[in-house]
Amino acid sequence: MCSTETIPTLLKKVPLFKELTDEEIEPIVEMAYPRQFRARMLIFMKGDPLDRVFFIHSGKVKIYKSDINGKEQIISILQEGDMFPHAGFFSTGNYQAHAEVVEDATIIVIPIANFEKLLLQRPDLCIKLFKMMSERIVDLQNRLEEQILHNTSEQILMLLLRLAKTYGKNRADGRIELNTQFTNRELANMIGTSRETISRTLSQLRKKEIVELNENGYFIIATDLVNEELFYVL
Amino acid sequence: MCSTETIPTLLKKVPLFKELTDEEIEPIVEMAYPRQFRARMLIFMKGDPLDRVFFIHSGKVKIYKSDINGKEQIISILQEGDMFPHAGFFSTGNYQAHAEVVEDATIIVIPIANFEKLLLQRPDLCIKLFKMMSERIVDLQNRLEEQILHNTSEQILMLLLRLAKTYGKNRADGRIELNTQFTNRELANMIGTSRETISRTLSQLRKKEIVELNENGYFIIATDLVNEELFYVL
DNA sequence: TTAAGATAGTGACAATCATCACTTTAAAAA
DNA sequence: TTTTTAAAGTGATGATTGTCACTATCTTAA
Repeated sequence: MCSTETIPTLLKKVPLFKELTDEEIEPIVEMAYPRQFRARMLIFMKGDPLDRVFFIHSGKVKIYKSDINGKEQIISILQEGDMFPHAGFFSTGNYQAHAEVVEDATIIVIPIANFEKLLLQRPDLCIKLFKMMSERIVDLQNRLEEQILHNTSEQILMLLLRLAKTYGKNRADGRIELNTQFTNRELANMIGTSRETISRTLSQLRKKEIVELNENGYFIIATDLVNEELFYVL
Repeated sequence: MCSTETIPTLLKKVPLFKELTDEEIEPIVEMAYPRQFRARMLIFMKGDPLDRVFFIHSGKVKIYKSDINGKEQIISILQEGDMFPHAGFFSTGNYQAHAEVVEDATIIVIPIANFEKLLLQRPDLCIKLFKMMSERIVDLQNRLEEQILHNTSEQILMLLLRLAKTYGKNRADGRIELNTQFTNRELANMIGTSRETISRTLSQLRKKEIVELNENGYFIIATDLVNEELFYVL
């Protein structure tokens, strides 16, 4: 377990609190406590009362829903610096999905009542939170658009591009390297298709040299071949 | 055109400002101006700089995206009291979709810079806006789940249930009356299916007596037959 | 190093749903 | 009213993609 002294350091990794001075961060430290989670642990389940806000200091967390048949929808894979949930402040409610640790994690926890009080005193944090929530809304709307206006192979390519924004890095040759490995099953569960379709589509994309697999198994995406509007490559 | 005197009255129809006193609403009146729109007019297009926030006093507005082939995704149909957009505050950006008037509308416009200034001075409005954005996030996540975990006929039933929350009214017999007419094409464009499939599925639902059409063409949904988790009726 | 378990690739087949074509019905305009 | 236009219903067909079955490959633990 981390000692209380390290909390300011932990908090400063989180974008929401990053630019704060030691003085400003002090009241937040008061209300925050760190927790260690091992892989496969559940942080909360869908339907649990929404009483705490979490900030990931290290490790990875999967936010997902599942239906009665065990079919799974991965909403997001969160990592260092990410906050969750993104909704539910100032109204008693419940978590809307399950949160499961996928890689051992150190997570800073703040009771939501304290977090709300803090927000009321700090317009700067409100602004940041508004921005974060806006980004989330825009992201969700884009994902919905992908689901509704595009066919499966387009969805897969758009998923890779979207993941690349978070987990990828731009290379000197203009292509993007997606350096976090997801299994085909995970990719499938993000867009509601089957692992077989992911497998087949990815090998098509490789034949067309839009996607490459490097020696470490990372995706290399030739973004220059991908026109976001037209997808003339498909 | 409305005269300036009526703006407070107009503003009080909007949930965000509903509970304000005359005194509190005064500075908002200063920065707001009403505009009349006729059906089929575009309020803004996707990509336009996001510089104003709109509040619907009367009429209906369709928020939608479309792809190069003309295929349309209806994001929402907004009505009296609704605000749009729901995202993009405190960051220069663009509108993410088109906004088109579908029924002649009176809309109150506030320049976003003024709106942001107002928020900074009014924690009560911040709280309300946080709640509204949270609701939007939860709604979008649910719609994404519908798209990913459910088949088309389930999606259609869930769409009707979702629309019923906004446009429907509960009847004495426990069923829900959906009293805003959408065409099959519009319903199809909300979930990314074809009008033919909507037509066929609705008649199946009618055969199973889950959905009824009353004399005015409104849907009557037998919600007691619909278990949200199981959909054993399908 | 071997064995066990997970992940990936791929063919065959079936189910679902979009599309096309056409009819019917309803609504709006002349 | 009649005419015109839009919306809805429905069968036939084909494309897409999910599912099943099996093999191959890779990973991890014994």
